[in-house]
Amino acid sequence: MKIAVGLSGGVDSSVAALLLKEAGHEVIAMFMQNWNDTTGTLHGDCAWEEDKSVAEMVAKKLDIPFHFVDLSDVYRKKVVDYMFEEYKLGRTPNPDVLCNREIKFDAFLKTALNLGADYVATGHYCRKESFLNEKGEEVFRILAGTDPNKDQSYFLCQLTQEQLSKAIFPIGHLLKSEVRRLAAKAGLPSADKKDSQGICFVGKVDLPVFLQQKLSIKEGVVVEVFMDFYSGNALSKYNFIGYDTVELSLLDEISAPYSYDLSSGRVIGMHQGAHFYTIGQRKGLNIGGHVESIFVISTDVDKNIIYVGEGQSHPGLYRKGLFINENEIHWIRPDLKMATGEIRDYLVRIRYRQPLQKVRIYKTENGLYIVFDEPQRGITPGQFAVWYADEEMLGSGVIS
RNA sequence: UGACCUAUGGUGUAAUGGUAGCACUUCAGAUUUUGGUUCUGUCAGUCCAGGUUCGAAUCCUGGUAGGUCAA
Repeated sequence: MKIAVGLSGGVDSSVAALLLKEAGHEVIAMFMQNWNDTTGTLHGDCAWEEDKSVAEMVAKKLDIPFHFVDLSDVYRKKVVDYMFEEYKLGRTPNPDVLCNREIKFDAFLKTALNLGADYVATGHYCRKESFLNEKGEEVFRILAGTDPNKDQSYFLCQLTQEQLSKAIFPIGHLLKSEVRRLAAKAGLPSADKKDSQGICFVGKVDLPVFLQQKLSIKEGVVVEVFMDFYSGNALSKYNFIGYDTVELSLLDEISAPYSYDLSSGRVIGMHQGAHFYTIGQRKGLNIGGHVESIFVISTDVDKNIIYVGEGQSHPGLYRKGLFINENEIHWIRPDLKMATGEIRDYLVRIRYRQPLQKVRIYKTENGLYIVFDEPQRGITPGQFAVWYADEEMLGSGVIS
């Protein structure tokens, strides 16, 4: 079996290659270059060149062939342009989810297959399993990584059965500490390399600066919304009921964001563009003088207004439910797809590393309503809600 | 134009005449393969000019600025 490993120069993909090699597979290393523009990036201009040389050293150490592929064009088109577009619309994208769907398990996968590989392996912390259905077809499952602290299944929430059929995750059953130890034991040059952070392949960026390449600065007002806005507000009362006591007729109301306007509060400052901010954000507002920090509770890119509230427990920060449009629902397990009218209890996370939350999901003809048992902080349009049954990731969708 | 009140880091506020402190913000680190969150650390101040006092943010005089009430 010939397996192409996406070797990034980090410790995880290095150990993935190591394990496959030790298992006796024919392994080839492939290093992707996806980004070479350092505009707006913080520290380290040409980080990828160093990563490449580490990856090359790892390949040499493991005695496997090393290939270099440049996917910058497709990355820019499928990931970076999507980012700009989403921010422009006032949503908060997740580039790394797209990077996996469009690059690692699409453009890169195809390149690998063209090089004669049967499978593609990555250093993600998640596990793949499969079983045969009654028709004798193989159905693939993604399970959370065994290391509870590193589970990266979330970033793979948009993969298809087709993509999964070609994927291998060699380190999903290991703890990070074990991966480090294996790397050290094998003498891999990446053993002590620091974990990567920030946008995958781009790195840590000063986001407002990065976005200013395409989005212009536009001064607008910051409006503080106070507690009294919520008293008597129908929405806030749902926060105190469990997910299993919701009436179907209330789903729309529960899952819709609060809507604010200038009369909802008081202008307390100015900002440089509503599209540079996201819900739940605390830093970068430049407004002091409050007893507690103020957080963004809503943005309006059309009117260019940012709404904020004081304190971690501000009601505007919490919502009981969310909605996913019919055309933005993705099932990793199409065989488990919900029919209109169906109701199921699952576990959901709305961001990477968030503990799974108890929910009840309602499928209607318009889309999917997710009602949480506990109100959730910072439900943000554009981000992905991902549903699980125990350890298995079943599907995902873009929050409206 | 008459009377009164107030003036402390970028912001909001503490300090019986005795080392100007806290919170927020900013910035920097740590955590995090998205945004964001969280944690730690840091910078920064007594409106101006005189006076009283061993010693003034504090008391006195004048100035400046803002506010309130009278008109």
